[in-house]
Amino acid sequence: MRHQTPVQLPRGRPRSFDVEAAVERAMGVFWSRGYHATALPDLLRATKLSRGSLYAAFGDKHSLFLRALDRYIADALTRMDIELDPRREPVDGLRAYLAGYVDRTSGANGRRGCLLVATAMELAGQDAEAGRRIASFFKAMEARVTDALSGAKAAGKLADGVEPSSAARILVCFLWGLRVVAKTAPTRITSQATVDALLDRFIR
Amino acid sequence: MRHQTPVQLPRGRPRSFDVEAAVERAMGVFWSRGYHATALPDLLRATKLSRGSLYAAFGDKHSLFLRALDRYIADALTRMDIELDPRREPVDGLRAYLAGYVDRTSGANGRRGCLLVATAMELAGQDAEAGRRIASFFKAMEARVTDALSGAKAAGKLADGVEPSSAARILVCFLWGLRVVAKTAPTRITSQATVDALLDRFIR
DNA sequence: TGATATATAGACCAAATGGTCTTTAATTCC
DNA sequence: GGAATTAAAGACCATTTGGTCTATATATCA
Repeated sequence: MRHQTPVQLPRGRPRSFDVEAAVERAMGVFWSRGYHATALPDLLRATKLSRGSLYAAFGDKHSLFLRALDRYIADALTRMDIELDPRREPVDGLRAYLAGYVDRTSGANGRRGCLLVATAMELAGQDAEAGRRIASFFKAMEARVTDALSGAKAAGKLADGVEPSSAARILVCFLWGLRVVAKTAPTRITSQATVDALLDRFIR
Repeated sequence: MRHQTPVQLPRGRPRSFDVEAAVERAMGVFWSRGYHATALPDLLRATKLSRGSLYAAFGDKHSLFLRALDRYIADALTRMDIELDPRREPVDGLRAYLAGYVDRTSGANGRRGCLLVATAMELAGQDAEAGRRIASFFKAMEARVTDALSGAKAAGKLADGVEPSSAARILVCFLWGLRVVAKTAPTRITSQATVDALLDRFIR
């Protein structure tokens, strides 16, 4: 039984902007331009906040970036959890998951890139906080794909000799590479064909 | 028969530093830090040039960057041409080529990253000159891998149903993804195992 | 020797950087 | 109404940015 610390209602004018919406808008800017190329005025324009409000709410540019990155990661994990839901046919789940990648890696979507891959390349080496997040997301992604492949194996859907954990590692590398290649804006046809050809090697 | 335009020897003090060596040193900095995070003093320190000399020789930061990128690309293509030499056993060539990637994507080497992948993510969207170079390198890399796989197919070394051009596209994506994952500094064992597992799916 | 050309060091510059602070207006609770 | 809290606008700040320019020394050729 815990003492109920009296929840002190703030007395003055309440916060009038949506913090999460601001994070999301900031995320959009970092996503399109990268960390270093994003200047403060870009963030102010996107969030429609004043300098004062932004610094009061987030501390500094770097902290805001980390929050945006966390948001991006949370979105990605949520999507994976839906698409790779273990109650689903595992192969269907994998196909749905990969279909999302085809979408995100062709044409203009592809050009926009991926905040995680961009951050991995731009900051993971120098910025420990960012590096930790990249590594942990990578592990989480790999684990989910491994689970999905294990499910497929149990259902007898994997090709002979395919081992879920190493296949998952391959798939994850491949998908991150797709994000890089996507910067050259390949057609949807091409992306789709590449993904299909890979899956053909692993799925029976 | 051409008129021999009289090669006008420069009259004054000759250039006393090695331009290509300077490009190489600059390349190292861009490689480790990325374009935006590299400040002019970093480049002066690395090249041991004065501001004046650097601007006289290269114009501006962006031009120097493009020269460094071109150098990186030339090095990469040279390496590929050696490792994937068509006079070699095609599968041996592929294995040698992939062995190089294992080396460059584990431990500290991996952490350092890849100037091409970093540039793709940081600049390809905004900087047309850089974007062109990325796209053209990507095509060149894909073409060479396709040739190697065609050779392997002719020698009956490809697994059933593997088509050289789509397999090449997969391999290229995978390798670029390895460069991203490398930022989390995986062990050599892990990188090697992943590469081997992928190759097992394509090589008979 | 004199003309030519280059290198270095560093002063210098305007613009942009991330970040702080003050002022004023707004909005809530008591 | 009054205290409390927040937001917006923008002045302000030191530092850093990429880039130019000058002064001086040095090296080459004719």
